[in-house]
Amino acid sequence: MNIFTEYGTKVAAVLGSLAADGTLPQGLDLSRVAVDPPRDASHGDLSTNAAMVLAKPAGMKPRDLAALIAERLNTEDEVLSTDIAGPGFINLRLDTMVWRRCLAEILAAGTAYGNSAIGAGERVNVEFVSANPTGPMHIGHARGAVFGDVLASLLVKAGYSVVRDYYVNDAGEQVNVLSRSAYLRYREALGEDIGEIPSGLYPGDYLRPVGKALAEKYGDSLLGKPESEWLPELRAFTIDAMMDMIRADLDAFGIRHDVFTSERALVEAGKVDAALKTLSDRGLIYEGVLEPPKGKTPDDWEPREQTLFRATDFGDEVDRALVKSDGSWTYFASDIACHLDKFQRGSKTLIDVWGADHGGYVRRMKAATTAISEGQAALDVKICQIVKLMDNGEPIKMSKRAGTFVTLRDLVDEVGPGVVRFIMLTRSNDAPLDFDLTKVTEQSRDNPVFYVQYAHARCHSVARMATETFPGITGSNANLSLLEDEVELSLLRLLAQWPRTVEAAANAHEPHRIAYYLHDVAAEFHGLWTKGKEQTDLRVILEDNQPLTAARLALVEGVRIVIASGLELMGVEPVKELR
RNA sequence: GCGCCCGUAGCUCAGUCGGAUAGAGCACCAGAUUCCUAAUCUGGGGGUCACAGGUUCGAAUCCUGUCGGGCGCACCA
Repeated sequence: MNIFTEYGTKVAAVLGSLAADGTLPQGLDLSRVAVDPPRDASHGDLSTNAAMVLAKPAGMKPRDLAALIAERLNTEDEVLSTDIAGPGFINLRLDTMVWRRCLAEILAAGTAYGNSAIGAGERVNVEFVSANPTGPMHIGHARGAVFGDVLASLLVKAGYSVVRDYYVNDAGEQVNVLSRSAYLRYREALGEDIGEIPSGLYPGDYLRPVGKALAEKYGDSLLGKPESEWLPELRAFTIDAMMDMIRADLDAFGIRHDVFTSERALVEAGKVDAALKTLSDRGLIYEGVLEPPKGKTPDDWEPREQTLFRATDFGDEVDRALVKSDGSWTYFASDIACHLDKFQRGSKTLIDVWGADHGGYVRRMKAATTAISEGQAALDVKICQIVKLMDNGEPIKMSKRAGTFVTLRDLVDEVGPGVVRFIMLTRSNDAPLDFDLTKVTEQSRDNPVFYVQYAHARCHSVARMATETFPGITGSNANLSLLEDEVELSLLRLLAQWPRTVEAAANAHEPHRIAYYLHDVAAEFHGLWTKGKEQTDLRVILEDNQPLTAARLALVEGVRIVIASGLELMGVEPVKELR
């Protein structure tokens, strides 16, 4: 149970009773009423803004209304006292049993603590990674991959039914280029000296094994044939090989998608035609000529009649092209079909995770999603800013040509999937991120992964040590009422915020909040620990007091569970020991 | 030129659908270790929340404008 929503319900009940009395008008909008932890712990345990939010619609002074609400909240058994502060905050001081009750819930629930039902089983589609199947993934993909995966896990924990989707862009010109590159490697595998890879083709060595596999499959039967005879077959083969490689890389990173949607399959199944016909039937598609871009006109710009979607009807700046000059669909056209497909598979909430270079694409895709679903589906696009790869404070310059290109696989092999995952969530997606290969593996306080893992390991360590003094001792069945020191209670209050943190992060689609919360928990725990160094009666293991030792082990177990719950959510394995 | 994102301590960044005295790490200064892992902790200095207006009980947060930085800008994906 989430103590904050629990008291939110109690506050709402009080407001209901005041309305029933006629003290408050009927039908007040309570959506802005919140129950929060006060910023300053000296204000009490819980705080509500109810009186300030409702004063105006109720036609009362905030503090007068606060007094009425506080009076009724005061009759709750667990409420020790209420007071009214500042412009009309109602601060509640609770019986400390409330926090011990939370600890008992944590121990009973294990890492399922923090699970929430706010999603009510609603289906949400999260599309992420969606790297083009033309080569291995690089470090830039890592951030979006972690972000999308953890956001999906977060939504699951909050009670949503989530589909992890990967949209495979296997229909454009780029996959033809890929096929030609693979064909060259095929000739190479048959013994031909192909010399330098011509510019415009993919030069990477990763296509060599594909060439070899092609040589084994086809022998020399494709040599000397015109492109039209081998391209489609070879393209399918090469894309499969690239997707196998990408899937293997993702697997090593602990990421699994539920659905891989092929752009080509959508086109071939006629879904693009169908989607655009729907829009056309609603009068949202027309043949027209766009104005040249203002300010900076491309050199080769010339007026051209195109098939356009009325994106401006849905908040975009200009109408958008759907058909290329060669007659094939634009990427945008098939993307509309893709989003319609997600909607038809049952998701009204769609989330796309994109890189910073796609920022200019957001409006048109939102416009299209609104249009194609007739306003029933909502698309949220999360843009991940760039990752700057550093080494001990110095930027690493990456270049495909110079061979200093860092792939996702290299990164994961070098520092481990857990470290990469955690570091990627130490910033909001809106902020650029420095990823320092040296610092992220340092065992020091300025490495947040280590800092949190260390707290988790300490929890294990102390439980292990305790059994040497008291064989078989655990925190389960401990008398929790022995936990009464202020530092213990303050840690309990923080642990009780875990469900609320999960819900807030899920609502905001902001998985980085989990990382920050875990850092707070670790800091609070490290602080408590060190207090025990100086003040020996605050230690966990007290040789002359087995009951209190058991109670403190319960607290430590609570910390361990919450940290483990958070790390699990982030896809990071909690460690039991640090070496 | 237009759109989106960003601008918070010397540096890198958090900041709860607007809430009380704006926080953390790094760096700097002063301390804590016979004792559960000091790989940690405690304390200190450091702020015009880019700037100017507006909205309201209340603005770092919302709105408008200005300045600065990043990304993008007909048919690529």
